[in-house]
Formats: sequence, structure tokens, C-alpha cells
Amino acid sequence: MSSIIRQIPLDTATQHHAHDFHQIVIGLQGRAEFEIEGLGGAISAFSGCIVPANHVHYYVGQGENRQLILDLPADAPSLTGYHHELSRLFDAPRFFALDQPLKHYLDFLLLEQSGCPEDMSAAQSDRLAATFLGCLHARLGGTPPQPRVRQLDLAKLDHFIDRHLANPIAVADLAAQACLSEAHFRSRFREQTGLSPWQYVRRRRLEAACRLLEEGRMPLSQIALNTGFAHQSALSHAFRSAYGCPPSQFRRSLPDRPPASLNRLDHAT
DNA sequence: TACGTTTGATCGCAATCGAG
DNA sequence: CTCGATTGCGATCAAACGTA
Repeated sequence: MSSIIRQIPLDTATQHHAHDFHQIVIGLQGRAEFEIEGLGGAISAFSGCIVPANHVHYYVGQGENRQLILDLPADAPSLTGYHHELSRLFDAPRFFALDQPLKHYLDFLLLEQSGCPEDMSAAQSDRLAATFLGCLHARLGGTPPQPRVRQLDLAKLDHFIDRHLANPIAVADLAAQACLSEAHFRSRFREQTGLSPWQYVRRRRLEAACRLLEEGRMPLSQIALNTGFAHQSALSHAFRSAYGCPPSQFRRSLPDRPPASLNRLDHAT
């Protein structure tokens, strides 16, 4: 089989899949995020990632974006015979940035492709791909670094939670924000925060409820709705289990002193 | 990663309390 | 009495966990 070179925008909703051919993704315009079996990173113009065959990868485009995709079957001429060494590039997923000469080569490749990409022969695609892979291999070397597990972007998750505080937030929603599967996200999240995603969201809700209690005389029923509790009783239950006193008692104690257990939010369950 | 099981939080309702 | 808030309880279901 031959290599295929194409340009596409990536969906702005998180997608995931795996395929039986290797792939190289290079950013041309805008930004995208990838998570390839635990290795995550962002792609912008002139940077890219290597996706080995049969590796499940999550990806999401951000706004208007365009990516150059090289689909490379293991038996493509650009990875076999004289070029067999280049297949080492796909031993593990990795991210890379193009240096100046490779940027020029990419410009050349795009020019070759421009006009009528369908007219580009398979042989021409293979030649262009082989040259690119050869240059990339020379720069990255054959032995990829040990995959480094990316830290979750908690600021981004906080922002997402705060924007959707009044609505139900499922772990799947947060996992999608992090471009991870739900199970992978759960374990990574607990490693990093010591809390389950659900506990973390509830803590944010209670913190928001505290702020509203401090700010004025908004009825508890309204505070419950604004902070994502389905019912005033749900807020009362959660508040009491976290702080040891009901919301109204907390409000009465203001501004003199917060509940003694205000700093025990981490123990909220 | 998928799947089955267990756990425990939430929901929704009703009863009750307390302040005005 | 009214209204806002608290508490209790059973049903439900999502999250967590264990295993393959």
C-alpha cells in the first residue's frame, strides 16, 4: 500500500480511534490537542505528532484549524526496503517541532500538493513522505524518549467546571476536556489531586455555594440551583457533611468566623 | 480497556422546626 | 399562618472498584 497525504480540519469535539497504519499529523493552521495512549500534547503550526499504528488516540481541534496528515501503512514504500529504518520512528508516540529547513520542505510539499491533490500519484506521495520521514528521523533519532505522562491541566478543568457549575457535570465531560478515556482520566485525576473527579466537582460546588452565602441573602433554594445541586435538600446534606453545619448556620456565623471545619473540604465525600 | 459488582451520594418527597 | 430551612427515608443510579 502507498502513503496518503491529505489536509483536513479536526473536529472541535473530542474524537478517538485507532487504525492499523502509522500516521503523522502536522499543524498547518490553528491548534489541536492529542493524547496518544497516555502521551498528550498540543499541535500548532509547524509542530506535530507521531501516531504509531493501533495506538488509540484522542484528538480535538480548537476553533478553525487545518492539519496535514500522512497516512503510512507499515508496508508503504517509504517504510520498507531501502527506507526500512524509518519505521523506527513509529516505535512509540511522540511530539516534535519542525526546524527551519523542514518548514521549507513542508512548504514545498504543500506546493506540490496544491492545485489538485487528487492528481498526485501514489509514487509521488511515497517519495515526498519518504524524504520527510528521512529528515525527521535524522533529527529525532531512532530511540524515542520515554513517554512522559502529561499533567492534567487543572486550571482548564476548573474553568470548565465553573462555566457549567449550574448544570450536571459527568466525569465523561471532564475526561473529554482532558482528551482522555474516562477510566484513564479517573486514575490520573486521583493521582494528581487526591480526589475523585466527582469529589472535586462537589468541592467546587460547595465553594461556590459558600461564596453566594457570603455575598448576600439569596435563598438557599436559589443557591442550590445556581451551584448545580438539584434540590435545596441536596445542598443542605452536602454542606453539612462537608462543614459540619447547615448552610443557614454558616450564613448566621458570618462575618465573625467561618465554620471550624471550613478547611476540611478535602474530606468531603 | 471492558465489564460486572459494590458502594454510597443524590433525588424527591414529606414531616418538622422556627422566625416573623 | 406562611415561608424558608432542616432532617429523615427509601429508591435510584452514577461512581468507584476489582478482575480479566
